[in-house]
Amino acid sequence: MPATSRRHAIAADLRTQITEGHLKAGDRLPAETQLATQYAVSTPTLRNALADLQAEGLIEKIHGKGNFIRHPCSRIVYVGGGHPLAELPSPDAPLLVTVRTTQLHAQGDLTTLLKVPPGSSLVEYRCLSQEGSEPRTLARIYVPQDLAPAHASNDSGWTKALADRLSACDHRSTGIEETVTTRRPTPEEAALLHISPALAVLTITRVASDKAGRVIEAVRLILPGDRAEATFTIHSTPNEEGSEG
Amino acid sequence: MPATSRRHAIAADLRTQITEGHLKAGDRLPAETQLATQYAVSTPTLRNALADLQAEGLIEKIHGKGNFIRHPCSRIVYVGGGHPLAELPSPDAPLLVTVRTTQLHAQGDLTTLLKVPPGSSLVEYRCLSQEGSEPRTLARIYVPQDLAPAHASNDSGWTKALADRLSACDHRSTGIEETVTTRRPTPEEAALLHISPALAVLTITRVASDKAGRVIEAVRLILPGDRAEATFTIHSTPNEEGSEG
DNA sequence: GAGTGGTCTAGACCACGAG
DNA sequence: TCGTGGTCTAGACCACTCA
Repeated sequence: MPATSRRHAIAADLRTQITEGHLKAGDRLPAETQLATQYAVSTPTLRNALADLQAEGLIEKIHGKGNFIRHPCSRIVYVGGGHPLAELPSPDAPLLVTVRTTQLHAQGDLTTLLKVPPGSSLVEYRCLSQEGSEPRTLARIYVPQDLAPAHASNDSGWTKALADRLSACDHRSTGIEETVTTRRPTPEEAALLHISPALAVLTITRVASDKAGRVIEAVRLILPGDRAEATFTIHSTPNEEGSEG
Repeated sequence: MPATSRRHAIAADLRTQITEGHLKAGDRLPAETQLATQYAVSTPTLRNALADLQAEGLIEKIHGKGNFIRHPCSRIVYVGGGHPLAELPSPDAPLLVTVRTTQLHAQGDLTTLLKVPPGSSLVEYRCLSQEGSEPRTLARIYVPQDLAPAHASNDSGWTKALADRLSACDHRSTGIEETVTTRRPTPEEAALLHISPALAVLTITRVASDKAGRVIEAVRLILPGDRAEATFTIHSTPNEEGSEG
């Protein structure tokens, strides 16, 4: 019953060839017309099968060049729970982070997220981290204008500046709320993260507030759904549990 | 550039008609052949456009009947952080939960998840909760055989039994780890949750351990990605922060 | 220009649901 | 039986990449 359609059969065949190593990471698949004749199907059917693999993150389609086996996932682990910086495990290649700083005025979602009136001045840091040439994560950090450091974000000092500010926030914050959802990426996100528009992303929204309840930072993390996970660990201390019966 | 393809244009047109209320929830769309002539495209192109809407959770395709506008999402909120039972906000319709109890032996993922040797006796509770006739969440709860309550899971008493066991676990547990990922649903999950196979699900894996480090419960939650979110809130207590300089 | 993937057509045939 | 969606065909034409 599951293999009723040819597209599923073809996708399953290619999938096992990939996962079992008969097709290596980085390799190019035969041309779609060739694969179509090989599987004795028409090109649309063959392409539908490839679309499934693309949505699973197994292959990457590049217009004019071919279909390529994606490199096996080096998993991205977001560790929640209010750590000063959400740490990622040591990657195989050096991490490269490009930051784009933008000043903007609150509108739409941002007003409710940051609990500020529409039009408030904000600073957005868009951080795209790459492992070698592979994009890993996309983060948008929003900070009220008056809390943002007044530094020219040069490549060398941005990490330190961000870390300083974040640790300062952490010391002041009394509450951190993290929300995890999933959705399909916007075309821009798909392009930046180098993923298929059909591959869902994991979004993590992290809001930190200070003692007065003011939001001092909001982070929107966009992670490719095929290689990302978020973990939240708590060590319950029975003494603090004054809960209901 | 974004609206190059007809399928996107058609999908966008229908999307606005749905979100703006010109097409009401529960309504049936015109037949695909009719829509195809209406938009002056071939049936495959029209169907591709509908596939996009289906993957977004906006419409539901029912073979032999038609395409229907899905009811607007009543959001499912999973509250993490080790609460005895992850609570959901009050639904519009009464919640109906069906539980299927299965005894099985650990293998594959379950051995690493529960930290038990392969072949260990486990009890699986598959809980499908519905809001009226709409499926909401799918949970698989795994408990070591010797920790499972020896009750015949009848419909009336299951909730109490589960709650009792869970709260007991909570008092004993020293650690709860919750992991959130996203992926495409299995065909079974898509059928149970009544969602498109192309619509990603949010998966939450929750593992509770006792003081000795033994896993006393593992929960796999499957939530439809278009209407679910998981939140984790912490209130940092500065005294406990003995962190770096 | 040669080779590749991206989109689309105008049908055909099958499977499902309801009368 | 009829109308519906599900799958597939055998091409056509366009857009992109690279030499």
